[in-house]
Amino acid sequence: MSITAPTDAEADLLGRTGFRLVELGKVALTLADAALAEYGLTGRHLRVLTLAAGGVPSQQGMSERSGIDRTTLVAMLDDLERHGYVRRRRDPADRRRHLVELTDAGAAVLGTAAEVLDRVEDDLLGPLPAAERRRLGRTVAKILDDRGAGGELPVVEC
Amino acid sequence: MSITAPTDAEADLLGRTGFRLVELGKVALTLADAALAEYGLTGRHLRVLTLAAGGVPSQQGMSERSGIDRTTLVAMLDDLERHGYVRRRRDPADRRRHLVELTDAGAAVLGTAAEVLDRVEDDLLGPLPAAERRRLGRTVAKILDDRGAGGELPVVEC
DNA sequence: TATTGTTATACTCTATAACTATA
DNA sequence: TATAGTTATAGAGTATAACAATA
Repeated sequence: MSITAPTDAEADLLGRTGFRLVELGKVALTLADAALAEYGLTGRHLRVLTLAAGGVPSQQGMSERSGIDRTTLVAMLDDLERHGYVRRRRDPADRRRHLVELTDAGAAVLGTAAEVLDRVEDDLLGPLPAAERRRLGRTVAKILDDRGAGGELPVVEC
Repeated sequence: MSITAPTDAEADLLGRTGFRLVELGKVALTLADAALAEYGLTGRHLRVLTLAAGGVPSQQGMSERSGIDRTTLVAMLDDLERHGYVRRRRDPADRRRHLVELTDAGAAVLGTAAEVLDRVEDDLLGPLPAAERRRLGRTVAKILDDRGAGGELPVVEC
């Protein structure tokens, strides 16, 4: 038994590395979403935007690669298109498909978002000594790589 | 500018420590929820259960301490009560209030849950060298403590 | 017949407002 | 009048099923 008495149950839970990792993930996402909001983006939108930039053309392909449901993608691409970040065109070679193309504004906002995320990460991890911060990055990458098939795609979703 | 070309945007995002921390948090929660499911619990239920065990008696108090909305708490306590883990009693001193008491079954499941979470954490972090695993725990705790007011309560919610 | 994108629908989670009973 | 718990309702976010166009 890992806890000594019921009254210590709260401290036991809150003190767990696993619990703290969940907390930290939420904080990281909350900070990122808040910082990206002024550009009409969330972390999830940004993920989709990088897919459009990375040369995954069809919506089906983007869905398979990211794990985001293809019906969910429709609304997200609507958002991105409304902000002028992407453009949908019928694929002349297969008129069922949409080619999702990054606009100039989309490319620009990707650069901006990278800077925004740099600042968010500095805010979150800046207080750490540089060596500890690098070590954290390596450790976290290692844990995820151990689990993921190829380590390239997200383990859960998005 | 942090990215060299639009086509590298995906690798840039996925390779960020911030992004990986979000991923890792999701993985940790997914594993915990899956392992706890057989006891009718989620991580969030477990958080509420530890509050009942920790001597926070009224639902209002539990809400304030955990950041979980008091209306959300109602349904969660219904779940816990249905599983026989807690019992609600009118406070004789203030008949508006409910005293939320841990049952024997609730105390038992808390012990079991602690073991379950130990296993989940071993599954997730076991592949790391012991020293690196300890260091990760300390680093993550430090980051959260730097942000939280007292460091005792969750920074975001639950 | 299968695939792509879309829409309609439903389900989960959470939050807001309103209600009751007590103080 | 204020507070504790509850219920009703609505809003995100996401998933499932059905549909139209195309292969």
